[in-house]
Amino acid sequence: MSTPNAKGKDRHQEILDAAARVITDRGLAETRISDIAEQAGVSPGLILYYFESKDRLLSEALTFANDQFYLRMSREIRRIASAREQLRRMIDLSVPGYLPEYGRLDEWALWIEVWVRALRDTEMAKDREVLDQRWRSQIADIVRGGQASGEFTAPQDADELALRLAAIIDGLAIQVIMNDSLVTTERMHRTTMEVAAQTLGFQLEPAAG
Amino acid sequence: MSTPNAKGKDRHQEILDAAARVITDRGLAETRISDIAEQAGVSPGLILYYFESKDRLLSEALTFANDQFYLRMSREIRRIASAREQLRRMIDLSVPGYLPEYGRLDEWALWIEVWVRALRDTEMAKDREVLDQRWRSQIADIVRGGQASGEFTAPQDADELALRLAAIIDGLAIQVIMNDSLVTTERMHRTTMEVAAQTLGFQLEPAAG
DNA sequence: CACGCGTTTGAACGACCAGTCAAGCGAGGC
DNA sequence: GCCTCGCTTGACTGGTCGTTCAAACGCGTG
Repeated sequence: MSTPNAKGKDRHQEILDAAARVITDRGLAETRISDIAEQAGVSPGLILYYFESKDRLLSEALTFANDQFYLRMSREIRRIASAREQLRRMIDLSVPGYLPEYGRLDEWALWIEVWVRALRDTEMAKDREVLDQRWRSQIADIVRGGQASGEFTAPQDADELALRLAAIIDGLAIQVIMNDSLVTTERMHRTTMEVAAQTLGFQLEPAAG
Repeated sequence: MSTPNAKGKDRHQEILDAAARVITDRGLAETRISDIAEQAGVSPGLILYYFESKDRLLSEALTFANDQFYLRMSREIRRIASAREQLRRMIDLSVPGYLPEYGRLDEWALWIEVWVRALRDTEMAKDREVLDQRWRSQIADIVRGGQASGEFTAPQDADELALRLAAIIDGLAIQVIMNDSLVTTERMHRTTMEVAAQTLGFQLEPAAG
């Protein structure tokens, strides 16, 4: 709260953060500027002092939130040495509700909103592509690491394998956050691990307690 | 246009159909009652004579459209004898834009709208689960057929295998309709076929010309 | 202490749209 | 030919926001 610039930056982030929270629990369609203002503890007018329009704010908020998620995962992964353990951690973090300390809907619900929006909003479409490709590269890096260390025996191109893993995670996660009675959090985790083992070529150790 | 009942039924369907078309090309968020009326060639007032609210109409329209898609695929598949050919046909129909005679966005774009909506609308959530499970059963039936005939050698439970295939198709289809530069229609088709072959246990014949 | 300026407020405006309704229309029965 | 009744119209209403704006606020400076 010292210089105007720093203050401006704070507000900007605060608002994005508030917006992400509101979108997460009401959905894009039910998000009003006044909701965001309330969540941020400021007046509605201020929102449009920092953002040129509601539309741009919403797109930025979606990008921002997904960015946060990526960064968190990225930081965690980097601290793990074994490719197999990196992979396991990535899967743990990707399965909605698997780690109780993280929320359930949160990230994935926002992704679906991104998809819908990207169909018609060019800016959002560009951001989405960047986010998705970065996510797949991260998986590809893990795969390459495992191939180099001999932990994974699959001979195919790492980017191709990463695409397959990313796709199955997306597809299953959708069912889980939809609360499909046949696709539970636990089932998704098990299936994803098995598919990963088969796809990348490694032996699955028996599930932990 | 003879009896009132038949007329009523026609209108009902006509409106659902018009709604599905409008949603497909403008998106749920940008769909107005007047747009649907215009598309159907009737006055706005009539829409609410046949549906109790815009909300219910939209949900019904989404369900209706996805139902149509399912029925079309179901009919096609049933006429094919070999499980491998059934599978191939199912994949051809599922890859957005692969068969030029069908549209590109159409079905899948509607699915994403269903997902967003199902997160908050209980009715939609129920319909989605039915639609999704039916879709997975259809795949499971193909898998079971192939296992019985010996075309597929994978020993796992057909429902589990179907879930994996459905998930990877969903995950890839999203990227394709998002126009991701790295996930083209052709790549999705190739990848899906390869994954199917590996997952179900059959030999992939070299791609046709 | 007063001035200036970036920040913040919240009331007011105007556009948009779902849903209502009173009035017309037309086919079929009598 | 007229009456009925279900179908259809489109103007209107009420409410909901996004956005604007003039006024206030308060910090830092001179």
